[in-house]
Amino acid sequence: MLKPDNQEHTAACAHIGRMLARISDKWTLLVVQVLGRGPLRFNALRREVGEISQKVLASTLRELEENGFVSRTVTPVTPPQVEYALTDLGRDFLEPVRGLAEWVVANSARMDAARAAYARRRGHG
Amino acid sequence: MLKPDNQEHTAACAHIGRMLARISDKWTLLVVQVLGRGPLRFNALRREVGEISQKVLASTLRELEENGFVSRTVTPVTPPQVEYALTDLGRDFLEPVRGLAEWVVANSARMDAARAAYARRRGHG
DNA sequence: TATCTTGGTTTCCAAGAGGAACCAGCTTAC
DNA sequence: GTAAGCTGGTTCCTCTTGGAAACCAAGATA
Repeated sequence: MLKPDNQEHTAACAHIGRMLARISDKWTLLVVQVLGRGPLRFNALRREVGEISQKVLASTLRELEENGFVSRTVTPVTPPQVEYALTDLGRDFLEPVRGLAEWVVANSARMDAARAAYARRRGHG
Repeated sequence: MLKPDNQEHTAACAHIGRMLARISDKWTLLVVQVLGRGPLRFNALRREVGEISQKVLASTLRELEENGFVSRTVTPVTPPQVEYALTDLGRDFLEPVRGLAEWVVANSARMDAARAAYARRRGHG
């Protein structure tokens, strides 16, 4: 049994944890970031994202739709046309995501250096 | 074959993607966020993070160490004592991660509302 | 002697991710 | 007229990953 203070603290952290877990799987952040450049159709999005499989892109998009980050607009022409775009919530979310992406771009050299140093330590450790 | 412009563009995105993928698994961001409050030993960290298994926490920490975000300090006493702490790089990384966490805290109501709306649409759709 | 501690690793099983094939509904090519 | 191809998926199968639980060393404690 935890003290009330700790309980509150832990509950808040668990909440952050759940939300963070909901958005930080392998592809979600990347998809949000790509859609931040503009709406895209399924296969165009897939090409932009890179090596994602259809199945995983579909489920990632469904989850993003469920969380209210992206909208899915079907135009019943032939061939079918399904456009994915960020919602207001998704665009707001883009701000911290871009912060993350920019940090990654700015610091990838440091990350690579750290990996190299680790490999050296491990290599002749 | 892509045009040079696109190739450059795609290469940069792939790079962001790789880096983003490296840090955005289920637990990494959360562990970084928790360690941002101060160094912790393995089991203390595990209790703070919540429902993570030992195996996954161990591998998450190894990867964070590999990327240069956390340091691992072993004190050879008995029982063994292993302290994990953010490095300079990890502390720098904390800034965008906190941005994300704060956004999540500030907008969790909107996320929940979107989920509820989606469930309603699906419920009697 | 038996048990508890710490920080893991190993084992086993279920869940998830990925590749490939398939599908519908229409268009184009041969 | 029939075969192939486009779209946006779904289904099937496999392989990797995640999680629970057991095990481990090396001492402290009872």
